[in-house]
Amino acid sequence: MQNAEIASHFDELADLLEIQGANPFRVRAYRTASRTILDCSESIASLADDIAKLRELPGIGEDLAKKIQTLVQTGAIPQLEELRQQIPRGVLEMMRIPGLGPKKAAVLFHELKIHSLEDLKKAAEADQIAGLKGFGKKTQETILKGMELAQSAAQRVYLIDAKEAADAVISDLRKIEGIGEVCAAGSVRRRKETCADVDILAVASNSEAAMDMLAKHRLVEMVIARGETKQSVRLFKGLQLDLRVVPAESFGAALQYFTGSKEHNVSLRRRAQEMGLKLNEWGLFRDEEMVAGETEEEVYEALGLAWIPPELRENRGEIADAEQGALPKLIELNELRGDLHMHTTASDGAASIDAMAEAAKTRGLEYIAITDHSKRVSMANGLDGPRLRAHWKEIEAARKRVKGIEIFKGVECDILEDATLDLPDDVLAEADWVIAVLHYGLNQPRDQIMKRLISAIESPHVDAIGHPTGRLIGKRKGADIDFEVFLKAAADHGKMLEINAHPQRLDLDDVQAAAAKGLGIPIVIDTDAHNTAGLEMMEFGVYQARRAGLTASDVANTKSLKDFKRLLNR
DNA sequence: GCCGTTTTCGGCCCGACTGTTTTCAGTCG
Repeated sequence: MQNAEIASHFDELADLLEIQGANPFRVRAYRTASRTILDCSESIASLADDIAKLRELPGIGEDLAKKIQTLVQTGAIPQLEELRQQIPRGVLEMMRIPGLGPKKAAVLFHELKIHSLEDLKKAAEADQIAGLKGFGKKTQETILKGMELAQSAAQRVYLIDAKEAADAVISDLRKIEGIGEVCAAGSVRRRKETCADVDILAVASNSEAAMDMLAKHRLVEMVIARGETKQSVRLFKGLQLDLRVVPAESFGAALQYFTGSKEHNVSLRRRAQEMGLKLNEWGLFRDEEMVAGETEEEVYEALGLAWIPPELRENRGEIADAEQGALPKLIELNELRGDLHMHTTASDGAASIDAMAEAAKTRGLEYIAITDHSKRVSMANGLDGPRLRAHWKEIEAARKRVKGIEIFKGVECDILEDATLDLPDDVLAEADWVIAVLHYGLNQPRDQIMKRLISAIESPHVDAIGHPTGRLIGKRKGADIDFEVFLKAAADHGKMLEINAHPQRLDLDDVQAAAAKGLGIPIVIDTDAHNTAGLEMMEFGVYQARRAGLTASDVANTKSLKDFKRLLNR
């Protein structure tokens, strides 16, 4: 059982307990546990035999450790099964309607015996809800309006889409008279791979003007709520955007506060409390006196901490590191000198070798690898041995035309379902760079997936494993990989692992890449570009690397051409 | 349900906004 599956059991348990009206701190304990499990780079299932090991995890005590053990061993948690019997699935779905939380959902369930969104709609239309205690006409209307949203399932959008919306609104806010600092906060600023909403912070002498601009913005479908300091609007795909106007002296505190994550902030506020201080979005206070607030740096400093890059603010140990001055110097986009995964018209790319090389050069890169598909990917016009050799001849010719950038003769070679490679050894031996990948049979059982990955890692011709899990965020689960075994094999055989920068892949993810770093495995960040514009996606791979705590020295394609060639040892 | 250099009980982060209320609970982030 994978960590995500274990975590989701505890999340559901928390939801159900909340509806039941359980002690909120108990509910929180379940959510914290879920989060810990999700963030853990080790397989929780493999620890499940050892209660003491489980209890070493933060937020996991005697009770939760036993529940994890029971879940792994039997596939179920009796307490959860019981709660599922008592509270129908539809009651949880009601909580997806904005404005309906656990308390109101519970009232609807108990008082009106509402079991599903369908029941709820009928009751609202029959005017049965407005009369309930704590409900009124407005709530009834909110429910009807929110119905569609709940049915279309609260969806997160890719970082690239959220960031684009944020950048558009920010640039329009900057045009307003009297506007000061403007900045994205929240998950967009933390560069999380998907975002549920967009947070924007602004300092403005005329907050009305800023609020008006947003209300009428071309991206805005409706205004959800509007107060003096805060406005919430809905954009495309149900994406919510919150604009907050704050005083200049509180900007840093507000930026810190609204950047999150929630878990990071809880830890930080607890730390403040222990120091006899109070931290909120208005500033850091000792009694009534404001100690810090204008900049984030001074807020962290007043708490005895170095400024923490937003990408690390997930409460995964960054606060302790900041205290000890042990934060990593995170990699930056301009430190990359190569891009080792891209396609051309030889397979399913849209641009020529020359065009890709020129575009990469324009972006300041010193070397690239052209890695078209191998023959198994027939849909993408994948290359067999003879075609690949001919393609490499083309690359050699292109080298003479495009000066000032090294072009490696590469290939993205499929690892076939039977654990063999898609191209013969004598062909692969002639490559400068081989990136091996899973494309097909991602649903094979773990044993076979591992056999495939290990055999690729053991091949002397393979340099790196590309987009290792094969996941597509929000669309396709990745292969079932035993990461401990996988990473150890990569480390033992000196193979590199990729962070694929495509906004829907970002594979390895942050937790996996951090684990790889821990074993000293060199990471390559590649765009997997299929046209020249695709090279622009590199930034998203860098964000994921930063979230993993990677520095330039952890990433092989920050090396100079000479040093990278030495690393390849070909 | 977790946790401990104020320890094994009694805490557990904080404020804005909304709607339904005459002082606050619920929801949200």
